[in-house]
Amino acid sequence: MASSHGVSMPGELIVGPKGAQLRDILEAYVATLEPGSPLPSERELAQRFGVARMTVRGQIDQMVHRGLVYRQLRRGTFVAVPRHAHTEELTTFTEDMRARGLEPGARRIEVDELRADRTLAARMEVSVGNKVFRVRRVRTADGFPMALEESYLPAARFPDVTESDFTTGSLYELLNERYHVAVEEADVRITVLSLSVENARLLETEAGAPAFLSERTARDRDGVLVEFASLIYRGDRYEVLMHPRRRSAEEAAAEA
Amino acid sequence: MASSHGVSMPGELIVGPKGAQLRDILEAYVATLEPGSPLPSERELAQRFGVARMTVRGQIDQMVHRGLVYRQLRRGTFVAVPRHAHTEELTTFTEDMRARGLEPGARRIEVDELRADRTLAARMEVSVGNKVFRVRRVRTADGFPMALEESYLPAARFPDVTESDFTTGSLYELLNERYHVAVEEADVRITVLSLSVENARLLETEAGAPAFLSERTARDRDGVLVEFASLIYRGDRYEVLMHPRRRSAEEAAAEA
DNA sequence: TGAACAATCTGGTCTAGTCCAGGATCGGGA
DNA sequence: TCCCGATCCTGGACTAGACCAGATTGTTCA
Repeated sequence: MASSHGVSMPGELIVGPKGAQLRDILEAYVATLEPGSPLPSERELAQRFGVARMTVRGQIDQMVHRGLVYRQLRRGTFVAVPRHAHTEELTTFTEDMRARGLEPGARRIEVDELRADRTLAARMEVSVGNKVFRVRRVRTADGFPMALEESYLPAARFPDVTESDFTTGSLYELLNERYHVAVEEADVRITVLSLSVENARLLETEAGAPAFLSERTARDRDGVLVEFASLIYRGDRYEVLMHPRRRSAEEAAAEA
Repeated sequence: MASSHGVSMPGELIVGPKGAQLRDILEAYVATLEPGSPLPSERELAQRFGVARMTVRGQIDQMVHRGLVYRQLRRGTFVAVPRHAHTEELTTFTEDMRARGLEPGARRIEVDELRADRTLAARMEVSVGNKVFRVRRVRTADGFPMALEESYLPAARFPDVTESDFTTGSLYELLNERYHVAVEEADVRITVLSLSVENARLLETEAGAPAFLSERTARDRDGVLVEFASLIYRGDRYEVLMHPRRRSAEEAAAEA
């Protein structure tokens, strides 16, 4: 990496491919710059780091794909406004918070067992009268309330789940480890609402503040319902990210 | 390749760089294959189409990024299962409303031209001082206000777009028909807010009512920014639907 | 002072190779 | 028949150049 005259530093850390090293350097550098700032030209980077220009380009290509920088033809390469990673991916609250560098947690409000009435039975896709567990929690990040969660689980599938702690880890992790049930996909419906006095108190914010209401139906890979959950997120601490794509002509035709 | 003298006959087959031609060929070919089918090796494609292997690689890189194919180290390149078949599809307001059986419309509030300051330039991925068009509209369904839209377009790419009507059709349809620019993907960030007095008036509802704020950065298939838009949706008339899926172990491994 | 021009610089595209290490395959030999 | 090793093949990484056309910039001249 050092130069073509081979002044390699003995005792240095184990290093990977040149490109990967360069990428690490560039990403660290870009992180220190304001959006819109120019990067050094490809030729200059190539010379400075003793690699071919194509190697530099390859790494910048990746950074462009990942939305860190953008190019302007014949002008240069510039730092982009941070774009959020893609999101059609099903993540749990626990994962979300960890990804943000926050420590996820939960306060247990109530755990009980219901008999499904017509409405609940339909929603849970079980028979009327079947047992359903309900877990109500306040989800926290670094101890601060982020969301109010009401989770319903079909009791037949998760015997004795009410004995669990519910204050530490992810519910999905629990279901996976203890019952070997993995959530594979979900349908989510998100609306907005103004917080009631009671919910505002639990979320430690003001009544009337705008919030997200997210209703989620989670299924395993056989399409069997695993959970129905209703979550109220503090509007000032949450956002929804999507990365929709245009359906191609072929896909549209295939569906028709 | 293209004639070195600029005049191209109308109706004549327009050919671009070798890579782009190759990509079109490969995409058409991939569309005929079942998921999991192998592509010819990079070396074979290079030879067959008379280009360097690096040229082939560059195009396959793009297809990998767009999720059409995936690579397996030392095994080959394979057709991917269509990724977005069951996830979010990028639809326009116009399409959304028509799908609900409502007649979409728009009321023009303001159309003007700005010079990009640092913030706007970075967000629009243009140079400071470049012209940016701003279109502000109230989007309606069957004549009732649904959303407040503020759309920014890079002026260089859409000359004289301000002369358009903006009260009837979809903005994307306009861009497509008049400038042959097609939006392929977008990053969307959705938050909640309480309507200001002014915005409530425009949306014909009450100040303080909860609403969605959706910020969208739309790009064409080359990843070049086409539009930045900020939309405020009436919370009582809108909802967001998602169908997230768990990322499979293979996908996670492929990314690493 | 200001406009015109030329030199320089930039990203975009492409070439024709090289070396690497592990997957796939096929022919022998036990 | 079955295992093993040699050989071929694949994608991954990289090189050291090339040419293009437009953006930028510095200089010159009116």
